[in-house]
Amino acid sequence: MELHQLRYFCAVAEAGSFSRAAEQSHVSQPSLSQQIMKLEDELGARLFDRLGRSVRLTETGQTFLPRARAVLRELEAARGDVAEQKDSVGGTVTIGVIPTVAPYFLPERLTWFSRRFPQVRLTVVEEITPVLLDQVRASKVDLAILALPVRGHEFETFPLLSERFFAALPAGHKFAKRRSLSLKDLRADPFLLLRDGHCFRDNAVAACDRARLHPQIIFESGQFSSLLSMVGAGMGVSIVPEMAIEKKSRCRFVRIEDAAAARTVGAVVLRGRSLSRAHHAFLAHLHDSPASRRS
Amino acid sequence: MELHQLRYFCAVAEAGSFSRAAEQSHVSQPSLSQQIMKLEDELGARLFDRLGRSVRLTETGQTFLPRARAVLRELEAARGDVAEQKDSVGGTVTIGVIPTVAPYFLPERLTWFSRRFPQVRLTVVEEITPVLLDQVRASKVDLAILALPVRGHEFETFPLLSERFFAALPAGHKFAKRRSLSLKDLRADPFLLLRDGHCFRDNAVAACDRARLHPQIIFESGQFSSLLSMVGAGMGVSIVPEMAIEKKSRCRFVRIEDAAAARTVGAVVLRGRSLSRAHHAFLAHLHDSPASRRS
DNA sequence: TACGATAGATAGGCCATGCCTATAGGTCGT
DNA sequence: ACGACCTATAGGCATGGCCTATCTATCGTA
Repeated sequence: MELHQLRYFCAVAEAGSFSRAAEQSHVSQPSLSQQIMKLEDELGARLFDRLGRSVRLTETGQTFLPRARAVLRELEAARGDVAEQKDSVGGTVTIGVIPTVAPYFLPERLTWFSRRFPQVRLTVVEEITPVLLDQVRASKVDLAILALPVRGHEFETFPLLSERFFAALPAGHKFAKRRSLSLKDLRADPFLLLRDGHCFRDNAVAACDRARLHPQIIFESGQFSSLLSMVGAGMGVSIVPEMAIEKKSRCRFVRIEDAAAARTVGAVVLRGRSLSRAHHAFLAHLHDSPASRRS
Repeated sequence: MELHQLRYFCAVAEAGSFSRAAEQSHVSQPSLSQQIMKLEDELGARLFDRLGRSVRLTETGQTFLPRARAVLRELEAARGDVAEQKDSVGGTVTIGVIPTVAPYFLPERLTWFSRRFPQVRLTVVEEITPVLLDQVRASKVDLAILALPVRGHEFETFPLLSERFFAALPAGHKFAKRRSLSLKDLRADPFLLLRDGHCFRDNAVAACDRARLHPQIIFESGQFSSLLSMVGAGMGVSIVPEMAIEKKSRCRFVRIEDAAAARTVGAVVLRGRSLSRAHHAFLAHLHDSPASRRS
């Protein structure tokens, strides 16, 4: 049973004649007759009564007609669905983001994007890098925002912004008024750092390693705001990325000169995945959105 | 877009692999790949993400999958419908019957058939012969029961029974006790006959013509029972077919010897029409039903 | 890092089958 | 009885689906 057979069948049923149906279907009458006969053979039942002058549906044909139409209708619905989806920016975009980026980078971009494309449903998950990468691999998240670089050439990356690290110092710290400092300068200070697992902790530790600094870590937390309030209370110093600077906190922020004291935040997608228009739009907006001009 | 493409698409979606889908679909992997690609081309959208190890539906593919399945499901439903109808005696049979046969011949046969095939819905229309033949031509009635022969070789006829005509005489008529008579014997009697249009009137008049009898018609009616009660009242004589004899009436019925005083009742269908099993069953039962043994 | 294994894409040839034209057979109307 | 119309049949052509062989890329393993 083939689709063109169903189309021919419906055409004959509507036209009441093989010849006219053939004409309307843009095939020759014999071709159409053949296909109808083939269909009848396969079904094991006649669909039309060929009465000299006119052609009429048999009882079987009458029950078959609505079903054949249903098949063709479903087919058009399928085609239409795809076509519609193709030129509309809609659907769902699931974004993964690491905790050290999420609260600073995303909110304004999300609202900006949502205002621009209200038909797109946004979902955000906040996880540490290895979890996010697994979810990208499994297509559970479409796009992850995290610190570059990432290992594995199954990923495609798009750098979004680079930022330097800043030392967070208590107000009375001796370097609190400096415009910048070197990590070595903090050799004597106790450190407050993010908990293990956060990539920014690794970034910070790596930068210290480069500076031959082996900080004494007296406090670990999962979020910068905890660290900063402890620093503000004078417990020690910390390192934060530029986007995590809280002007209103009791800390002073001084730029760290070391070359390694910087990170690049970027988007990661699974290489080879086809991205919907919504995905592309979101990626583009990560660059374009007015919020990004702030950095 | 072709059905096998949809089948392949669903197979890949289920198997999660082109190779396995090809195996399950009993085609080679390149053939299947080709068809999927062709489908994607036609839709203008990728349906699968080919990621080295595995194959996953794109967003478009995900919306297309249920629609493709719906098409195939509808197709199976269509096929099943026809198959089911093929080996079941069901549906509707519409019977046409002339008034001079309807009340005598049909009732017992209808109930007998309905008891035997309760799934078949019977519809009966009572009309005079030319109307019935038109309706057979238009397939408004599937089968007509009327007096043979009929003109037109677009019809196929099945004789059911032959019956002789009887004279209906008042109880005191001089031939009332005879076993039989000739139409000529009624030369002096006033006649009561069916109204024009009824084929039995034509039968009766034709028989009279043959007998060189030109009866004086003093009453016409659309039904035998009216004629018979008038005859019973002594108004004149009438002619009725055997099946219309009412034993309980005040008339006497005497067989008419004339060769032309007989009719054949039969079934008529449109030549070339395919008859359902229900049609065939009904036709067969017109011969077989116990009621027919009465004649 | 290199290798074999696995999976999908590509190339090229074969053959089924759908389409065509021409024509036959049958019915209808004149 | 003839011409007009409609469907079925016959025979040839070509599109296109399927095949095998091969290529390429990725993955797991040595």
